Amino acid sequence: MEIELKNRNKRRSRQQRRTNKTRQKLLHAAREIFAEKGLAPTRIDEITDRADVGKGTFYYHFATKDDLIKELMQLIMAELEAGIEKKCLGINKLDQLLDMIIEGHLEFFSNRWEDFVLYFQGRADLTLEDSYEGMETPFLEYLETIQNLLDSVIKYHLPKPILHRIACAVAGFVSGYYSFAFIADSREDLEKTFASMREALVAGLGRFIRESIPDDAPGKTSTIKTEGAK
Amino acid sequence: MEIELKNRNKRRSRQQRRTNKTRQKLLHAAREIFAEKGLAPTRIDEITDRADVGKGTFYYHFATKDDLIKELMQLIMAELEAGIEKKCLGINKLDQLLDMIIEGHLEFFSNRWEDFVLYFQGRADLTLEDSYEGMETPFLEYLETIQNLLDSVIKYHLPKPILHRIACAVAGFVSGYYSFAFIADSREDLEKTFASMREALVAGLGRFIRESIPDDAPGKTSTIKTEGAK
DNA sequence: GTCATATTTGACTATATCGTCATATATGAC
DNA sequence: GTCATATATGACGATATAGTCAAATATGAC
Repeated sequence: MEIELKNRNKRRSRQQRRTNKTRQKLLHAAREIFAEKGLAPTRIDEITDRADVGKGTFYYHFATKDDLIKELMQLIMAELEAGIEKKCLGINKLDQLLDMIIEGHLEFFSNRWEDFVLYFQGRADLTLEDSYEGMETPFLEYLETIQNLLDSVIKYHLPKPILHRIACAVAGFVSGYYSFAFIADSREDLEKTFASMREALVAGLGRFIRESIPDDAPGKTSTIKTEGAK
Repeated sequence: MEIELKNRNKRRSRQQRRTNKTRQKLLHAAREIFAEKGLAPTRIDEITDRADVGKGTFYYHFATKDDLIKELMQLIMAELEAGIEKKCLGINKLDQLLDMIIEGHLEFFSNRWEDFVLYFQGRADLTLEDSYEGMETPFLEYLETIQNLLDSVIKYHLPKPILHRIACAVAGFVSGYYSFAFIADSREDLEKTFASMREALVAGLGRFIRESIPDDAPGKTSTIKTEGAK
C-alpha cells in the first residue's frame, strides 16, 4: 500500500511536471497578452499561439477564459501581498510601516510591469456591473492584508471601517499616482519621481490615523509607535 | 445673399436638431452600456438597440466604435475639467485650491457614476500597449488643467515636472481612493467616507509643495498663499 | 513489449459581430 | 405639389472567435 502510493506518486511526477509546464506556459503567455491588449480583447487563439500549444490544450487546462483570468489574478495578488508582507516583517512603527507598504507596492509595480497592468485592469474591471467572475475576492483579500498590517502596529485598535479607509487610501494612492505619472513620465523615471511624493503621503496618512484615535485612548501618545511624530 | 444664408441655416436648423438628437441618443446609450460592460465588450448592436435607432444610423454618425469612444471621452473629460475650474474660480490660497480640486472631482464622480466608470476605464486603457486611439489626449489636457490651476496660486513658479507630479498625485489619489473604497463601501457612503481623508491629503500635498520651493525663493513664506499653514 | 490513463492536438461547428448598402423616409427649397 | 439633399433603416455578406471532439501522442505500470 505504501509502495503503491509511492509508485502512484512517482508515476504522476514526470507527467505532472510536463503538465505543469504547459499550464505555466499558458499563464505566462496570457499574462503578457493581457497586459498588451487588455482582458476582453485577448483571444484564446493568441494565447495558445504564443504559448506554442494547441488550442485544445487550453481547454484541457481551463474551463474558460474567465477561469484563466481568475487564476491569474489570484496568483498576482497573492504575490503582491507576499511582497508587501515581507517588506513589513518586524516593523512596529507606524510611519515606517506605511513607508514599507508603499515601497512594497512600488517594488512590485516597477519590477513587474505586466502585473501592474493586470492589477490595474482588474481594478477597473471592478467598477463595471458585469465584471469578471471572482475578480472581487483577491482585491478584498489584498485590502485586508494591508488592514491587518496596520492593525498590528497600532496598539489602540481602530474600528474596521477606519482601517479599511486607510487601506483604500494607500492602495488607491500608490496605484493611482503610478498610473497617472506614467502617462507623461517614462516608466523608468517613475520610481524616482515617486520618492519625493512618498514622504508627503506617509505624513498625511500618519496624521489621519493619529487623528482617528480618540483623545482619551489609554496612553495615546505611546499608542502608536512612530518615529519623529510630533 | 444674406437671405440665402439665413435660409440655408434655417433649412438645416430643424434637421440639425433631429440629427443632433439622434447623435445624443447614441452617445447617451453608449455611455450607459460602456459603464455596465466596459469598452471592448460593448457591441454596436446593443448601443443602437438601447438608443432605439437602426444600426446603419450608428455608422452614419460615427466611423467606428473607436470614434465614438474618442468623442465620449473628450466630452466627459471636458466636463470634468469645467466642473473643477468652476469650483476653483477666484481662489488664491493653495490649501483651499487643493481642497476645491478634490471637491470638484468628488462632485463629478458621485453625481455621475457612469462618467466616473468611463474615466477609470479610460485611464486603465492607457496602461495598455494597444490603447484606444486618442485616449491619451484628453487625459493629458486634464492633467494640464490641474497644473495650471496650481500654478496660478503659487507665486514662485514651480518647474513643470513638479507641477505635473502634483497633478498626478491629486488625480491619482482621488480616483484611486474612490475606486477602492467603493469595492467595500456602498456608493452612497463614498462621499462621507472621503471627507475625513481629504484633509490629510490636502495637508500632505501642501507640505510637499511647500518643500518643493527653494528656501531662497524671494519671500518664500508669503509666496504661497495659504491659510493656517504653519 | 502491452495496456490504461493522462495529455495534447487542430480541424471543425456554431455563433456572434462587424460594417455595408440598397432602400426608405424626412426635411426644406421652390 | 416636385425635387434635391440629408438622414435613417435593417437585412445581408464577410469575418472572427469560442468552444468541441475524435483522433493522436506521451507517460508509466506491468
